[in-house]
Amino acid sequence: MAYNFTAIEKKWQQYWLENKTFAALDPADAGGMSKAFILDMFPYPSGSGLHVGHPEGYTATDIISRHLRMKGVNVLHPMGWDAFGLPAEQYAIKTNTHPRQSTERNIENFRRQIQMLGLSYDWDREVDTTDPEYYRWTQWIFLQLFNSYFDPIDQKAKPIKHLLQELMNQNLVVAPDGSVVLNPTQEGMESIAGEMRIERLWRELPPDEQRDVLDAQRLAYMDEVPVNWCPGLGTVLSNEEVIDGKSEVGGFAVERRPMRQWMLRITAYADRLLADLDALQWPESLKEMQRNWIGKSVGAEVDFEIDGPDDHAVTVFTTRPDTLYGATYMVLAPEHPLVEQITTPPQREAVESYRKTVASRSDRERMADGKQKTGVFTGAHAINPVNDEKIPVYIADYVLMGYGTGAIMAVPAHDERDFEFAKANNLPIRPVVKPADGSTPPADRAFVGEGIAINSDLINDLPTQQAKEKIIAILDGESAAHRSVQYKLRDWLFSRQRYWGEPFPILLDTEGRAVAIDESELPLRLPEMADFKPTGTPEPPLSKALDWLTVKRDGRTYTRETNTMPQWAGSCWYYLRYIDPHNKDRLVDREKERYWMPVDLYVGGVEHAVLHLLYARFWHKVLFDLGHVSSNEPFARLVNQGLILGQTEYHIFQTADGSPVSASEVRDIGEENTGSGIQLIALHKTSGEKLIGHRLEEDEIEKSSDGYVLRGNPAIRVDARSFKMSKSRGNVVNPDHIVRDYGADCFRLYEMYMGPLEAQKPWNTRDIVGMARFLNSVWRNLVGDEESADAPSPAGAAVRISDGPTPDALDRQMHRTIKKVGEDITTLRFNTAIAELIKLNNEMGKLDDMPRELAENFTLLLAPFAPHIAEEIWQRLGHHKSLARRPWPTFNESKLAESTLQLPVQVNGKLRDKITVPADADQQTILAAASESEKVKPWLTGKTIRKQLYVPGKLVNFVVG
RNA sequence: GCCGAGGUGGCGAAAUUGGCAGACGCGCCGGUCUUAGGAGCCGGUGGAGAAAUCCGUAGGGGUUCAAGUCCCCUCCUCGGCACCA
Repeated sequence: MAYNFTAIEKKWQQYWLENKTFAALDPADAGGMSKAFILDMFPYPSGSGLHVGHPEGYTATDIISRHLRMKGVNVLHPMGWDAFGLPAEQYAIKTNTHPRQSTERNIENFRRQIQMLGLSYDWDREVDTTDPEYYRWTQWIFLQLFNSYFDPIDQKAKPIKHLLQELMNQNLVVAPDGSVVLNPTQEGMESIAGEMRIERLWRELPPDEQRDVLDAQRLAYMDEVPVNWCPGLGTVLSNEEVIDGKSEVGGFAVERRPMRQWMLRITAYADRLLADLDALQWPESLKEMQRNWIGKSVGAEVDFEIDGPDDHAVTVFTTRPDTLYGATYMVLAPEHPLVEQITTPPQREAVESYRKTVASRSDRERMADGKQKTGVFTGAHAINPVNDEKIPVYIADYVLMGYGTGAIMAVPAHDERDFEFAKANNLPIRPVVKPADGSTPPADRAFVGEGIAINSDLINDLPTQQAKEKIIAILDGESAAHRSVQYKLRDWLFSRQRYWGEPFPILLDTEGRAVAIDESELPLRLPEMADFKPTGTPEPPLSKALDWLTVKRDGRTYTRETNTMPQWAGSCWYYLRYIDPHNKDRLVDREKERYWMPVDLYVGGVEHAVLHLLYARFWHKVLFDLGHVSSNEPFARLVNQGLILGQTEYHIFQTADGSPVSASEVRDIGEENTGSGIQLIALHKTSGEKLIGHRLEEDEIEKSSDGYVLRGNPAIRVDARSFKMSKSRGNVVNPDHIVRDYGADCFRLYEMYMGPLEAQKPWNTRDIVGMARFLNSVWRNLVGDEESADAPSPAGAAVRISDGPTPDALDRQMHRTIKKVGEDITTLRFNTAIAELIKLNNEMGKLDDMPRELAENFTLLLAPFAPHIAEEIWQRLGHHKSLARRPWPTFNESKLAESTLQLPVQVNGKLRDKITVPADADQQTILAAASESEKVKPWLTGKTIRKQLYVPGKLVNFVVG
């Protein structure tokens, strides 16, 4: 009979909650215990509830946490809700409820679902990003950003007051473009006689300009920038939230338009965000994604004079200054400000019309064109500083205003894009680098590799690296070039035109300049609004909260900032709040922060690689610079759990007239959303005809030598694959149903047994029964065959426990299992740990009565994986308290090995027999026994034994010839 | 195109430093118990072959007494980036 998991699981979940079994100790109470901060990426509580992907990571960290507690570690394992933001708000609008109501309801549901899994969270530390007591600190951190600037010399954030001081005491001055620079006269670089000082001293600036200069230096600043406006969502999005020109949430179209928005100066941290990745224990692929996103390129900026009476010059950025002699033309981004001034009258019309065309095209259209390079001649010529050659200046949309200087020198011989443009416009292609190995590069494309400089006068015969150095040095001497580093990373667009987010703690004066509200006024609460829907224009919904909007202060009138913060704000620092969730005075107590940080293990999905994880690292570094936290990086070790896919599906492809096409004749398989659902589509490999996929049942297919084929028609290969779970595909598995049918312990075991945590793997409900059988067998072996756990049996009464010794072989297996399970938990290999427990249980089932030591150790080993049944058995073994902090079993080194060895015997590397020898037999004995084996002998007779190998404990191999 | 990860039975997957390929689970086959089994228990299960034996870790080559594991080439799948100069 199956054990009653429903009753047992409810009983222990209640026990854990009531007894606060998993409360983490504050450092003052922890004594000499070591600590572990085990963190899950907290979910946003969507309306559709938990999904089987969530519990995968949660169960993994739960096993780790339970194991560590049993090892005497003080474990901080919290859970909370990332409840602001678009998904929650979209759901609220769709269901026509106030986001607060739907958020509360969704949180209730998520909490219920998470608690039904028996996860060992310290629920007294639950955080909710939409709680004013939480977001007051999100706003507080924003004020820190607003009141700080980045000091480029020390490479760190400092209070803006410090900058003001440096300006007032004239260490710093204001450059003509409004930027702040070192005072040249303070640097010992007295200005040359007769040359006018172009920088201005702070006191020379009018008050309004002083404010503008200071505001432009803040880590949180307002700027008019081209943003990703998403009409479908009624808000702007950050670069990180736009995938292939569409919004990550909802997949709506995104257009570029200039808007005045809050920006966070993450670019100042680009170098540190990049450099500090190296020391982190994160998956290499994820670090690589962050590196790519930051996109550091080292090169040079080179000035090209424009030929003509005016004094124009264009600065280009290049990573290959060694190819300067190969520059045969120049390209400016169509939006480049100099285009206007250098275009010659005859070309004006063509240039204007091209600029218009470009402006009207979306990024998506530009991308769709792929390699088709377009552009027009401006009529102007630039002078190459290395050889005074005049080269034509073009504008083309393959050069982006947002990267580098918005202008390039084009070297078609050594750059693919320049090559294509040159081909299309009949421009000269001049090779200036030859391959170092003497080979001839193909003529039909650019040679982009490094090599040896040729046709390059001053740098001829130099290898690429040296050529770069030398040419920069020469041009630097003439003030025509300097070393330069560029990043792909852009500043973080931080405004959203939505209701459900943190309000900015900012007032705007009549000129639109920002004034921070005082810390004592935090939290600035979201106004209650009946109509919180987007306005459909860039005007945020908060602009409709008229009695909230206007503030009078010191006789002046201010307007509140009506944008709200993006979803990522609350999740940038939530891990810190768990440490000290109820602190009214600080975001986190200093001593507690020092004790718990950094996070020892952080588990979550890879989808946050360049969003949450980059943003959170940035905020953490700012807080670190300003002295609010003690660690430079928040997450020491990070693991991505693999996606759980839906059950494997089989499809047959058909042409429009219904005839089947073998999957081997098909290319470009993709998905298409027809109104009625998602359909698999593909193209015919040879004809290019569009094919439609049709779902097949398992009894319609059969396995052939290579892959699945249509039953009865083996010529037709069938496509077999697993898809991401999604509502529109209808392959979502609801954890509620699995827990109802099999119990939480079984569900947890199945999720961990599917495969390695980090691998992507298909769900298969049919496989769950294996774990159910295992748990039932454990129950039978340790408790007995009674009907159920309903009747409160006296502790110990039903258990078939003996005080006799464990049989030797089983005792040894137990010690090996203790070792293996402990190691596997530490290395996150839960699947093999469970396999080991199953093996031990299978052996235990053969016993007539159960030795107590074995029973207890097994129960403790099982506990992190299946905690409810383990607690119940533990109690029935006669214990009165939870096993949550019982010592983890230890193994005895001397018990790990068997007393006899079974050794394979090979002849010329092929297995011929296995012999059994005492574990302590010496080499001579073993080789003798091996050569005596009846199965081995025939392979040796008549041959000379050239070599006898014995790998201790592993195998014997005779090499004969 | 570039970067990263991967390819092992019918399926999910195991396999320290190169050392018995396929642990463990599902499924399947046979047996047993049963009024019954979608429960339990016992046994079998990579392929071919009556057997001896041979063949097997995407494909091809190499190193080695010995290769899933190391080296070279090719193919395929998944993920990320994608005019970033």
